Amino acid sequence: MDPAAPRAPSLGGRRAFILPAASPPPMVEEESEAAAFRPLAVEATVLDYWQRTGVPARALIAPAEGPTFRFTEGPPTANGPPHLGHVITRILKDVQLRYRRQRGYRVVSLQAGWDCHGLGVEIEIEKRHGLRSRHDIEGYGVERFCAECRSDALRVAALWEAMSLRLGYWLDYGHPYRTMDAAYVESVWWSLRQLFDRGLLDKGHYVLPYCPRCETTLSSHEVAQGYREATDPSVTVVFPLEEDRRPTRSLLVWTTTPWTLPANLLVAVRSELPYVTVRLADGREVVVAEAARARFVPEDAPVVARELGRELVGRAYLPPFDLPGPTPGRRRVVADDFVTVDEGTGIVHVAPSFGPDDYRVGAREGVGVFDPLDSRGRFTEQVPLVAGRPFKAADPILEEDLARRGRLYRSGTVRHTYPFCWRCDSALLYRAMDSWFVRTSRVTDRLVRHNRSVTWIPAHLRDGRFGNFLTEAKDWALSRSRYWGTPLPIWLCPAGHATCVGSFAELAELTGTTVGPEFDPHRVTVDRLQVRCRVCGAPGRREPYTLDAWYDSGAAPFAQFHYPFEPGPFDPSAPLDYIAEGIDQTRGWYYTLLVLAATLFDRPAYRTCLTSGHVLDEGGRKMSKSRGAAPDPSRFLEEVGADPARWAFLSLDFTEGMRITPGEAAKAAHRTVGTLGHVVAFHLANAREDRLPPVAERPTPSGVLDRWLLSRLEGTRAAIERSLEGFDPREAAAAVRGFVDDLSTWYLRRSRPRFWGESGPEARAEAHASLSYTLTGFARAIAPLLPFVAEWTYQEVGERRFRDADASVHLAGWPSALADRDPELEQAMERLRGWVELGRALRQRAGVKSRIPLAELRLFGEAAAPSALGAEADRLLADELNVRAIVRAGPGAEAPDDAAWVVERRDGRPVAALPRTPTPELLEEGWSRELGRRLQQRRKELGLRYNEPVRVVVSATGPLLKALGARREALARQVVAEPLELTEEPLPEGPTVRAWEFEGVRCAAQVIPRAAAAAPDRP
RNA sequence: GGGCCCAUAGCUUAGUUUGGCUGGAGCACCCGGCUGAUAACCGGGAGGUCGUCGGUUCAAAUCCGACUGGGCCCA
Repeated sequence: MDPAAPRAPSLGGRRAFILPAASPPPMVEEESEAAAFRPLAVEATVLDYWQRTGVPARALIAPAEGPTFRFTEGPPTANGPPHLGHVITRILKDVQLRYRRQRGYRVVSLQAGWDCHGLGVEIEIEKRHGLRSRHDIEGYGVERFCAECRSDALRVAALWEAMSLRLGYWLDYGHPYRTMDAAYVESVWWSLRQLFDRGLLDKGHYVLPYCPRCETTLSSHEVAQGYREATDPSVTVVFPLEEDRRPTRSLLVWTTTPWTLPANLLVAVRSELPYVTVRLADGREVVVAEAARARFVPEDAPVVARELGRELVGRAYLPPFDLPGPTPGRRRVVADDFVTVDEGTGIVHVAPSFGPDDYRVGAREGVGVFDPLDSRGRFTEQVPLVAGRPFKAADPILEEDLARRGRLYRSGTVRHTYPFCWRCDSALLYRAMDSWFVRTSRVTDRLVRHNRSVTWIPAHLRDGRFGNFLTEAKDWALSRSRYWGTPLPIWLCPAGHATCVGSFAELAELTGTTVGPEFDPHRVTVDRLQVRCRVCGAPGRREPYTLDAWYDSGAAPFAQFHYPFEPGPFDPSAPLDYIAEGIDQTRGWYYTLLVLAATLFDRPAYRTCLTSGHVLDEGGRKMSKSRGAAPDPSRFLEEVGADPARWAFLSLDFTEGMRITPGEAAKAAHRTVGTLGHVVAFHLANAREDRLPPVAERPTPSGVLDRWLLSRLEGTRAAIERSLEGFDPREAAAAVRGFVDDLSTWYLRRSRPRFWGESGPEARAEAHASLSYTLTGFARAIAPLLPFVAEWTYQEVGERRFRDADASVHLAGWPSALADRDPELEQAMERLRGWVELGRALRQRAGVKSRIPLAELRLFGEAAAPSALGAEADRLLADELNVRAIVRAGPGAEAPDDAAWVVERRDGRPVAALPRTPTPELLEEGWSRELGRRLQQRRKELGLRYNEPVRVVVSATGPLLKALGARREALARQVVAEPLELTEEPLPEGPTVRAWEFEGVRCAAQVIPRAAAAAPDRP
């Protein structure tokens, strides 16, 4: 492979897309069916189009010109399939990347990436073969084991890829970077050599978190991921003082880890703290810090002595277990400031091998360490009582032994947070171990300084959670005693000199071998090599460690390009412009990126960091595999669709914890995504019916509704642009929601007569042009957010027919101004809609349904003032409220007589007035409309096409009959009745007959579909 | 023990940066209307101690302090 050669992006091999299994066939059967919007069917059509024509690969090709936008995909750990919590960050990444691509940025890089190394992958393979220890793995064969790790990482990556594609997250999945690839490893080695040469990488012996199952140390940021509530023993033990002036006196010592007692080498007190000796009922005497007395001894037990901690120092005591350890015999009391009285007795048992403070104190006092556990955390023969038992399992046995010997003072349990292995869930222990460290504590100031220049979303993370963590940064324990990882490229010669190898060429040189293209830089291969010491020339052995996999991913921005071994777009001086991940990465990738950027390049790693909260389960708790309730995102996507899922997440405040279920997601999405889809479907039905061509040129309509729509469209486009320029899509989502609402519930509702041609062909053409232009423009502006619906709209409305890649909305670029804004017009429309609400409220108070026309709505004062909408304002208002006229009263005019009118007053002055009753003629028209509506309802129930003729018989009497007679022709036309018969005779009861009563008059009607042979078109 | 975030109607939430109209909206509920795109839509109703307490102010959901509850992180 020659990674420097230009290569076409691709979305991967086998199955680039997964088509929804149980959804309707992609293409609509006939044109009239397009009137329905079904998200899953639309997405199937769009996925098929993308796959057929290669749209995504085209969209991913970086333009030759154009500003650079730096991005790196945070590589998912390939040890398990994605869960719902991973969906949100992939949406957030995709939205921003689509936007930048549409704007013509050269995005560096759109490579997919997979974090292939590490314990997580190893554990999967161990489970598969029932391997329970490192010994088992070595028996199984390290080479075979690693080969399986490699193929499993690829298997899992494929699952992620499929989910991502279904979601519409476009990356170059065909050329991913993988942390296990030789080129990647070489870049990692290069970086380690840099750190080594700067003295930031060295070996130490420290107390570290250790997983007895994985048989390796962990880093503090790994431990941070595994704290959990747990129940542990809470025991108080007596340590008898030897040769004391009070012969029966004992020290009281409290611990939650009885298993560490065999390793006890010292006891620590605090010098300046007062201690008391009290006599118990049975005559024994115990020493305890005065401040802890109430918690440990009965209130009435008399105090027989008082002394300060320093007076106890140097006293000898009998250890809890008399073992032939490295320092048998006497133990003594020492003083140290780490002792507190917050929970214990103020007298602390010190086991130097099992605690950081213990280790420090033990080293100072020169007592060494005593670690009676093997690498799997089991007791060795050094403690015969519990030999062979896992450390925690020894607790009850040790406790029982103490009790038998009268050393147990009190026993119980305590609930507290305790660290567990974040990968395999075993209880961790702290123990003194050898490890290689990145000395991050020496560069804290750099980490803090560079972090200050990062734009965090949400902003509080900078100085809050993340900033705080940086100031406390501890040295990074980098090495793991494992198999499947980047081998630590450090060799020790017999004299103890360390040689760090920074490239394959150097490795060849120092080993005297050749490193060919087939070289696989993993344990089995590398462990065989002997490297000549750079200092003394003696052959050395490799330090048998692999790297913390978080180091691999932190190296991604440069290692993905095989920097510095190949030319590429990586610029050591340029941070990434944008990354987006979940909040858990503050201790993971965010941190390791920053550490490597600061130590290698002395700059921040990223300029903007968008962070999502956790996806929570229905109980509002963090989703986790262990709790079981982590929905499969692929199923979720099939259930609700990708765009609805995207919309559901984008509508939430994703910076906080998010509770989401498929049902709620679909509901949340329907309001906007569904409504938009139906508007498009409505438009298509009209356009096809009337054979109106799509409109791509900006129209210049005269009508206020159209001018208003275009102004709103541009406002929405600008809001999306502003929002995405600022990397935070929340404002964009709100703007889209508002626009779709206006489009559907005001523009379309008020424009319907025009679309039906009731206002003449010119008005229809104007409305069509406005809506056609608006929908295609809007499709381009929402393409980053809703790539499927945008594509479908763009194709369908623009009559592009899903034919070729050139026609894709995702190649159409970002729209510049779509129209001129007219804020005055938008405000006037806002006010007008206010008067509509007022008019409706008046109708309600008058008790006159909207169907029955009223003579006029009279407006006063401000409401009567001329509007920027001009004369059309009155028509909109009159139509919406079904009144014959809008009458604007002059200044200072009074409202008409209250008996015949309902009047809305504000501050005592009239605003609007409506007659209480219709005129007889208007009432009759209302009846006719009512009947028309009910007949239409019947037609709908019978499932008739809108133009299918029927025979209608209406039975009515008196004034109703007369009124209907006068309007018979219009009514017949309305309901496509051929003929419409009126009769005074009552109709017989039957399944085709419906009887109604409205406004005190009775009426019945029968609707009979005519033979199928009837004319297909409207007369 | 420490840090960060959150708390508004049964549920989801806008408003909090920069104090100021009667705290908006959606879902669900009740009443009514409308309906040849829509699981729609429109009007009205009911539902809020804006977590609690205190402070600042002419004025606090908004600013300050304490507390309670929840989430996440650290020890």
